Amino acid sequence: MIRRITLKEIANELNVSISTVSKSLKDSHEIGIETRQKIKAFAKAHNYRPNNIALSLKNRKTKTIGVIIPEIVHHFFSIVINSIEKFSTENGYNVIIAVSNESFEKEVLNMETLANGHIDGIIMSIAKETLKKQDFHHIKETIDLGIPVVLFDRVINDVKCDKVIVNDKQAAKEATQALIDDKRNNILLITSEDYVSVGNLRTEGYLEALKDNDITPDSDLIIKVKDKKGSQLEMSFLENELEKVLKLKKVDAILGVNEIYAGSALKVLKKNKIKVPDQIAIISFTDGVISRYSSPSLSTISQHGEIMGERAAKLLINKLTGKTNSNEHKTEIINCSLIKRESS
Amino acid sequence: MIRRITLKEIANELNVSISTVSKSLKDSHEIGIETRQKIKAFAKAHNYRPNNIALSLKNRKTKTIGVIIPEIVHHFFSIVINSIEKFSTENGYNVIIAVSNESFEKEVLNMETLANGHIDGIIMSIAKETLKKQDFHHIKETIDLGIPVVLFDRVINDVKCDKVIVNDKQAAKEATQALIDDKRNNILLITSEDYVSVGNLRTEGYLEALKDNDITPDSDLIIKVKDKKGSQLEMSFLENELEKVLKLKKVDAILGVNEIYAGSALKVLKKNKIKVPDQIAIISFTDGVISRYSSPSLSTISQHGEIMGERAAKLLINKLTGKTNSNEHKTEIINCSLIKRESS
DNA sequence: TAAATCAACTATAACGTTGTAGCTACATAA
DNA sequence: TTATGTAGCTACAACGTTATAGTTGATTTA
Repeated sequence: MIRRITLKEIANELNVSISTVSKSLKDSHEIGIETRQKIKAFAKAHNYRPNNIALSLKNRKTKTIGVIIPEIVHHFFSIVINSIEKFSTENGYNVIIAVSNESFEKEVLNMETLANGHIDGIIMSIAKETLKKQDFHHIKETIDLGIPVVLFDRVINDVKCDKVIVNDKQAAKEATQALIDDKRNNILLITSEDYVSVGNLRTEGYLEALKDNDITPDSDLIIKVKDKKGSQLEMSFLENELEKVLKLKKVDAILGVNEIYAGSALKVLKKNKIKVPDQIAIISFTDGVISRYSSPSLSTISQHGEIMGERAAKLLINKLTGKTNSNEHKTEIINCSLIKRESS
Repeated sequence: MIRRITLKEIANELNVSISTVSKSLKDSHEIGIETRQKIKAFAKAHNYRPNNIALSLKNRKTKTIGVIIPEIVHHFFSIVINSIEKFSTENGYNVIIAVSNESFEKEVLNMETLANGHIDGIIMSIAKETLKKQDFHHIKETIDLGIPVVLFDRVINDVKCDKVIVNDKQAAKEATQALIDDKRNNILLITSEDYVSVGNLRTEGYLEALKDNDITPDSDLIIKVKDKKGSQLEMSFLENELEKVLKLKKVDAILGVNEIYAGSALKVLKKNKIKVPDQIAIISFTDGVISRYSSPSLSTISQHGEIMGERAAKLLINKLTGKTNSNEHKTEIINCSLIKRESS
């Protein structure tokens, strides 16, 4: 085991001062060219690397970004992380990941750990439980400490920071309209519980499209999937509800606010020998792997996770490097796009 | 913006020395109980938090683990990360993520950044390109610096460190045997190129099962999917090859070394109106979301990513905390299990 | 020839901690 | 009375770095 050499050790070896070594390695003209070269050669030979922790302490900068997400085994979030990681690395930043698991408590804990630790700023998407509780003190406190925060996808209004969101409402409206244009007026919506901001917005878009076309919304045609920790329960709830509705009501289209819901719905339809898209068309949010590999493949609304991640990282890094003023806050809106596949 | 208070500031405010503050907050009996309480109260009121970077510098420990993976938008790897993150957090460690994108160069770069930076140890799965090149100097150098490394899934022999692998060969053999037991003797294998260790082992298992049952392997029945950066090309290659084989040869079962291959194969079979599993059965590796939501759902061999992640993290943390000797290296083998679904 | 200039370096403080050693005033023991 | 002990504190060094402010000794300038 070879411990990393330090400036001090180089200084001792070459009988110069630490300052001389530091300056030589920075190619300072204060130091004579011969000494400089000797020191640089020695440092190279001994594979000198500056100690980043010491630098962090001195500069009060860690060059690291913390990311807090509700889940990691999730197509959309993993795309966003990937994109954050890519953009950050390109700009000399590392990425620390923390997962809240949709839990308020864990989110607060994560936030505190990150805020006391090795990060310069935070990118996050808020946990469902936090949205339900409406308690955002941890986010505000972090911002008060001068740590910039960027929220993405699941955001809230009453926090002063940069945000990246998707035009959820509009996208849901357009998808619903596309179904209506296809002469489908009995559109079932599968959505999440009300406190989830994005689910809510998508529901609004759906309702607005119905209204525009003078279709009276039928509350039986809106399934709000109850959150259960442990997705098995959640899914069997959805499947039961869906089967119930299919027996009671005429349904000729389904809009799912995510691909898990849509994928599960597809399974139920198949089990009941209902033809997709002939009898029932499906459009879902989240352009993930389920949509692509199911059959028929699902038409989806892509939230462009890559763009979201990149924008979020860019907003944060601009704050960190002082390119943007720390009191001005932007909200970037990314346009979803409908990807037509076999299910509609 | 309220900057975090430091020991020095507390000391100045209360007219005591920094040492007194430090000791009081650690409840040292060297300091009188009154002073101690006064200081603790003050610190609490001002929400004092020790500066972790200063501590890292002093203790030469960052309490952070670096993870280098080939991809993050990938069911198996995201499960493993999730599990690493969970176990690490529970044990007081943060997790930094770096993605190699299957590239040797990026892997080396990631490794260097991590090794110079804010981490105590590394957990990694090796990039395909690195496996192809057989150049592992970066891993060895990191270990030489005294930074413990744990390899998982894609590992190599000639590096002295802890490893966590899956009994790939045995699992492939058993899956093949299951297909043979189901009276299917014309089993098509879809695998990756030879240098990918796990693909190789799975191919070996397949061949061994054939041999055990006196079936002569047919090289036409082995498709080696060429790696192309950008998976579209990769998939259309696979689809073309598969259609070719289906025309030429009798095939009554398919074994895929991952669920993307199997999922793509399923699509081709459907397109050609071949019934699964009646005409062709499918078993795949990677128990991901594709397998569950495709129809018919795919029988898969689960690699138990959760267990892998946890084991890897445990091995690393044991090294970091000195619970295990730094010169002794374990290789843990996790047993895969075959999950039967509709495709076989 | 004394003062100013300059090249080439060194010393010091600081970032925020902690552990060890040291100091002071007072109480106790011999 | 003098040594010993001890409670309660402080000083200092160190972790590895860098920026600022010195310190030399030699050379140039008036």
